[in-house]
Amino acid sequence: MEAITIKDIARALNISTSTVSRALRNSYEINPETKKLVMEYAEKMNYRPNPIALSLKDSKSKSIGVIIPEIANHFFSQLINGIESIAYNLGYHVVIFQSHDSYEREVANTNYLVSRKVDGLLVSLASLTTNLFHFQDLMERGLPIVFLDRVPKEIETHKVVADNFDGSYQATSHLIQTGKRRIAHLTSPIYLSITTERLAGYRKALEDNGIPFDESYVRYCIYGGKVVAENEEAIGELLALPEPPDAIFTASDRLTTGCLAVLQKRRIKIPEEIAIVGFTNISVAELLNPPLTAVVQPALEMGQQAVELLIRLIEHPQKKGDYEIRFLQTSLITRESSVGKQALKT
Amino acid sequence: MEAITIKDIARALNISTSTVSRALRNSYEINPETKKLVMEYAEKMNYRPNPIALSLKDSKSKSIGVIIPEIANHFFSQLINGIESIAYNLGYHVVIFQSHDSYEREVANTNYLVSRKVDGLLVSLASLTTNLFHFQDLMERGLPIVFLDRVPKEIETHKVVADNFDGSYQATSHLIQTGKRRIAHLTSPIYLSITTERLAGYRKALEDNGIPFDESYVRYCIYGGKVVAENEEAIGELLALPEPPDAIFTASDRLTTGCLAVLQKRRIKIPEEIAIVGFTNISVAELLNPPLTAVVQPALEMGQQAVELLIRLIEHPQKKGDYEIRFLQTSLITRESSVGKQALKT
DNA sequence: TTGAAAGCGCTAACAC
DNA sequence: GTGTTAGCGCTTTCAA
Repeated sequence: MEAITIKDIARALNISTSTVSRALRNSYEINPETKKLVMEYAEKMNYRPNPIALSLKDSKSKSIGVIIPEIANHFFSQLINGIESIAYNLGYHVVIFQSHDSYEREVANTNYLVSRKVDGLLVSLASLTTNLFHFQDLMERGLPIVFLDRVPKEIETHKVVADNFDGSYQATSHLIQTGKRRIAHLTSPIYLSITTERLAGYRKALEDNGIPFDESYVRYCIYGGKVVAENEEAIGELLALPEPPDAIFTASDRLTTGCLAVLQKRRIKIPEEIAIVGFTNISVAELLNPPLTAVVQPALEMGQQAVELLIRLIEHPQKKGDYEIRFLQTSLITRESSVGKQALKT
Repeated sequence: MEAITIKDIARALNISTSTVSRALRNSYEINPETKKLVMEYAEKMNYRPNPIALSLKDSKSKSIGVIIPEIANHFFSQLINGIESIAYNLGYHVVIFQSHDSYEREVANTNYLVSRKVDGLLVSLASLTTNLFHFQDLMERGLPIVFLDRVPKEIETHKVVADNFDGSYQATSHLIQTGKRRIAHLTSPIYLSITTERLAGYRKALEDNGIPFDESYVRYCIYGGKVVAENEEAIGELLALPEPPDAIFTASDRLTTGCLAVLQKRRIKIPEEIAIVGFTNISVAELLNPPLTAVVQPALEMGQQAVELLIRLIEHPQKKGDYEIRFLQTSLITRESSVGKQALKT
């Protein structure tokens, strides 16, 4: 009842295993008759090569590892869908691991995937990762890695990111155009690429519109809003400012929903008292109360392009230094949380 | 720069590979000195055994395969978190695959995982799966499988499910208590266990309250609401009934959000004209417009219990027929979509 | 055109 | 206590 092997076929047909192997992999020098015989028998017995043996043999596995902060987040699960769809078509399997934003788990996952002989790695950095040696080391040893979304400045390889600067710039400009002036920014830890890029876009939009950048309107949430208290505290501080904000631009899913929850609890009217724009791919933005204005990333495409780059790297190793960074456009979807029902109708 | 092997250690220390192996795996008969030597050198060289070789050797991989319909769904991603947390602690790795509710992909994923020598399988059935041979076959060959959430009647093994009947019963009773009488049920394909269980609870609640069950109030969505048109059509049909429903009980995330979107589009007042209760773990139920009354499943615990059962099965193969089915309680969280703001305040 | 043999990394039965 | 050897499934020289 065990899986059939090349050996079984050889024995049954009274030929050698190497002949069977050649027949199966369509080698050039082989008697068509023998080949036919083998193929038919293999088909009949439903033979499947053992991928473990193959991996052991040549350290290739036709699989790629994905390391992301978490799955329970629409942006990342869309990313995965994009990754899977392409990988599947190109004959690669995808193995997913979550770092839960922990540096240790990111390292552990990386090691495991490497020992499992994945052919390449797709990574979105954990928010607590500052040391990149585990990736640098692998790259030097020749393992293809492509980063996406949360990418390291220090490592040279293909990268796929949303145009975070522009997305932020648009969101902030939009708030300014609707008459807001004291725009706060609730964001993730500062050492993430997405944080600095989004912050820069926010800042530039303010300055382009003659509003001075004020650091006290910016709050960094080290847990990215995953800890409720953190959200409450940050927003509490903002509201306690001498001139509390009249708008909040939130930088992630969790920060956005957390912010909405806190404002709702405090019975603050959105957008009249405080307008909200979120940098988020949350699926039900339309159904929220109020419907949420959002900067949406093309997560699916990001995933697709990243695997394509990775697989290209795997199959055609290229000279160093010839890497590309792809910026994908975000889109601002305007809803009531920033402009109100009345304004939206006109 | 390649990974160091047992052979390298043997050569360096001028001993045999088997001695190294013994030292490393703490075998009984070995000279403490030799052992120390080996251990230190291995440590120094950062030796890591090659799991591929181990798998090839004894067809064990210390990893378990998970096959679920999709990741981009809060219920399933919470399930995965539960699974991962426990598996990680017990030294197992988790490999996740999505069936996208397709029978073919479920079979393909299963085959792949098996060929990769996972030690066991955790499965939530695709909605389009009716033939279970791929699982039955594996079980007969001795592969441990535990089903969760969407489970097959025909296969005897451990199963972990929410108490779907009771959850539905509660939801429906709740709607009846708030004065609704024409309660529709929007649900998934009929051959899923969750569908029949939830339908039964709904039906029983109606009958216990003297309301006759009316098949025309039940709509089965073959794509589970993933296709927007399907939702719209189903709800359109319900609204076109001579006596349109005054409440809708929706059986899944997608069906719930889809239903809300359609009602909102048609400017139907919730809950005054139609009340909504969803069987859903959606994370932002509180923030929806209106806040959503939901039957919530203990997804995390379900995942945890399922892996525990699976790993127990892997490590202590047991006699057939001694399987358990665990029912975990759901909780009904009442919000405005079923009772309205006024009623909720009192 | 085919077969024999070695090797990928590791373990274990069997010698010594 | 340690070394030798075979074998997990497969590919690939090297010979014939």
